[in-house]
Amino acid sequence: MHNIDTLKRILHKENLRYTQQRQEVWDEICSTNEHRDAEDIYNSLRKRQTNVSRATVYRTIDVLVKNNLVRRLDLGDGRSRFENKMGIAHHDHIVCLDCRKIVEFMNEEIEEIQEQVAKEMGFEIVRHVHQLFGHCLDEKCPNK
Amino acid sequence: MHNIDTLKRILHKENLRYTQQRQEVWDEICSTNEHRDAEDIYNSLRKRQTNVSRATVYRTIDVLVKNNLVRRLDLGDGRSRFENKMGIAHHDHIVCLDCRKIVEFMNEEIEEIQEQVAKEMGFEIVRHVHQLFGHCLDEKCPNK
DNA sequence: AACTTCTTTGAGACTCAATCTCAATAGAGG
DNA sequence: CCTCTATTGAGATTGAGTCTCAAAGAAGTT
Repeated sequence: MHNIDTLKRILHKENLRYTQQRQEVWDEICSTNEHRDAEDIYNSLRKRQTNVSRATVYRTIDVLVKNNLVRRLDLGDGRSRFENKMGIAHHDHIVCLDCRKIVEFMNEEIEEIQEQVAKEMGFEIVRHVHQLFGHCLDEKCPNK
Repeated sequence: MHNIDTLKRILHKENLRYTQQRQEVWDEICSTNEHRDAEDIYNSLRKRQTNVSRATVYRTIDVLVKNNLVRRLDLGDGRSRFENKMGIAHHDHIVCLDCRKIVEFMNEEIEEIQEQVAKEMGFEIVRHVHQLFGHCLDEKCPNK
């Protein structure tokens, strides 16, 4: 699995040791494209008999986020969600207020204007947060 | 002060009573255009001998936010900031990662595209969060 | 393989913003 | 000014996330 090398590479770069627990957390995060919080990831690990402590889950995620393998998503509900970022193109999110579904979007034009606006206001952008909240028109969604 | 009427109106609408404490909190929020957190607002009240409990500050802010007199700003650092919204045009924020300065921006084109994008993806937008984080080019800012 | 050094781990204590509890206080209409 | 409720305040509680520290483990070194 090339994920082992990816992890080893960044741990080495950060002068951190390669451990079973860190590999488990990284594997777990790579296993889906959902947007899960730390507790979800911790529970998924336990469900498959892999005991990694909560503290280690948080600590490992921090390393992964810092090294751009994982993206932290803050939807304003008090807990961070995480998504695997390996080979994933940049995108932002639309969230359904009814069914909490999270959909990804990306618009090159917005990206450009936003860059332009920041420049005009004397800023050099490092990162941005762009989230749309509303109601999806899905039949299966409640409130329909 | 017409702010008294504004507050009375929404309290009445919500079947809540007009109280001295609620007025104090609303006055305090109206007194500046800074982006302060609940603790800042609580402390400002105490500094001018107005004792309103933390619980009441939080509870009152919730009512004000719900009724669009105040806007909640979540910059991802674990505490909400608030800004008076009375007669203030819609805008989003640029935050300097060095000096934490918060500047407002608004771009009609982005607003339109974003609406369009959501529509295409089968969503009806209710609200959005658009924040740019970067470095300002201000001389007085650290890291220059 | 055994030794050494230094990092990591896990369990639970702790933090901090925000919320909840509940007895005491106070609006507001009669 | 009385009654009926809503509100308030002090402090307890919650919950995500961080910290502590002794025990376990990685990775060189011999």
